[in-house]
Amino acid sequence: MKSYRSWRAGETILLEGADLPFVGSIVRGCATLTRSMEDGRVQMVGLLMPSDFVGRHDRDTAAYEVVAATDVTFCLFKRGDFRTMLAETPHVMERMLQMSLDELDAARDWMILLGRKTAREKVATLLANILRRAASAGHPLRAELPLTRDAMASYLGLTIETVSRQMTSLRKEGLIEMQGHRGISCADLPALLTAAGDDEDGLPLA
Amino acid sequence: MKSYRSWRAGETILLEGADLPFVGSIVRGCATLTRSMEDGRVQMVGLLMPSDFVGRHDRDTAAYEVVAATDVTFCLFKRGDFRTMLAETPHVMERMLQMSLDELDAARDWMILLGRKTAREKVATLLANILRRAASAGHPLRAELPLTRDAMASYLGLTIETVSRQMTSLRKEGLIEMQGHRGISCADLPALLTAAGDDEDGLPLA
DNA sequence: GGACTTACTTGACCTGAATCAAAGAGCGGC
DNA sequence: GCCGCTCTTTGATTCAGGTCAAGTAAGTCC
Repeated sequence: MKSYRSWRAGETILLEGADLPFVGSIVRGCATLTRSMEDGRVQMVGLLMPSDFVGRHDRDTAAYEVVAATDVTFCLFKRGDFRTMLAETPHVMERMLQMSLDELDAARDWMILLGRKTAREKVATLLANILRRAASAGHPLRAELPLTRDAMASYLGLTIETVSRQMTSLRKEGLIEMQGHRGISCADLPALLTAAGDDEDGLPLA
Repeated sequence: MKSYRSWRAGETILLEGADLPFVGSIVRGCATLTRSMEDGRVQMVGLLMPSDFVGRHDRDTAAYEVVAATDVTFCLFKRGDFRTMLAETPHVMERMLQMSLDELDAARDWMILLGRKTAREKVATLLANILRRAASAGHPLRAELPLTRDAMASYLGLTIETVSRQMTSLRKEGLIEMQGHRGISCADLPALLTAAGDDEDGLPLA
C-alpha cells in the first residue's frame, strides 16, 4: 500500500497543475514547493523537510511545483488508498488536521518575513531557522545549507545577488562563519536571532 | 452549546498570545488576522469573511491578533465542546481538514503576492479579489471595500501612501471607478486581473 | 591538465516604494 | 454651523534592493 521513491537533487518531482496520483511524506532529504507567474517570477511557498506531508488527498492536480533541493526520498500512498485510510482511522485524520494547521501557522509566519522584513533580516531568519533545525537534530551551531543561493532568494522574495551580499555582510560582521559556500556556523545564535528581527525567543538562559 | 457575539468595526477581538477559550466562525461582517514584530511593524496574515473559521481547537492561546474590520458577528463554541464534537462527528473533522487545507493554499497564494508582485499588482489583486467575492454574492462589478487604506497596506505589505497612490493611478487609467473612498467598481474585470499579474483566469467567456 | 559549466560574489548604477511633510475631506459632537 | 477628529491624498526626497555586467571558484568532462 505504501511505496518509496527517490529523486536526485535538482530533479522536478511534480509540475504545477500536473496530475497528482499520490500523496506522501518526506523520509530523507529536502524538497521545495514553488509557485510561479506567467512572466517567470517565482516564489517558494514551502520548504519540505523529513516528516513533512505533500499533496492533497481531495485534489487531483498539484497546486505547486515540487523540486528536490537535495537527494530526497518520499514515502508515497495512492490517493484513493490514503482516502480510505483517512476514513477508517480517525486519529490519522486528526493528525492530518494538526499538521495542516501547523503548516498554516508556518505559512503565515513566513508572510511577515515576506511583507515586512528587510533583506538582512530575511537572510538572518533563514539561517537561524536552518541552524535551529540542525541543533535539534543534534548538530548545534553548525549546518550545511540544503539550498542554493537561487533557492534561498526564491524562498525569501529576494534576488540571488541580494542574498549573496547579505551573507557576505553577516559574515564580515562576525555573526556567522562559512565553510565553503554551503557550510555555515554561528557561535552566537541569540545575536543572529536579533539580526533576524525576532527577538521573541526571550527566555533568559537561567 | 454554541453562542453568538458581535463586535463593532475597529474593536479588538483577540490579542496575540491571549487566552483562547473559544473557537468559531464568522456569521456576518469581516475581521482581520495580524501578526506584529516588537518594533511595531505589522503584517496582516488573513482576512476573515463569513463562514471562515477562527482559532485552533488544540491550542490554548491565540497566535494572531484578531480585529473587527467591519461590524462583525461570530458563532462561537467553547474549545472543549468543539473538541468533543470533532471526536464524535468524523465529517466535521473532515470538513475542518478541508477548510484548513484551503486556507493553506490561500496563504501560499498570498506569499507570491508579498514576495514578488509590484505595488500596482498587489493593489489590483486585492481589488479584483474583493470584486470577485462581491460578484459571487450577487453584486457584480461593484463593491464596498471592507478595509481602510491602513488595513489594505497591512494586508499587501505596503505603506498606506503607496496604496493610496496606486488606487489613484488605477483610477486615472480607467481600470476602476470610485464612489467615495470605499466604493469601487470595475467595468472590465479581465483588464484588472491583467494588471494584477494573474492572467490565469483564462476561461474564455463563451 | 586545460576547456566548459555551474554556482557564487562583487561592483556600478537605477528605480520603485518608503519616508517625511502637508494638505484636503468627511463626519460626529455640541 | 463650526471644531476637532480620523482617514485619505498628494508632493518632495531618500534609500534599499533590483538590474546589469564582470569577475572568481569549484567541479566535471575529455
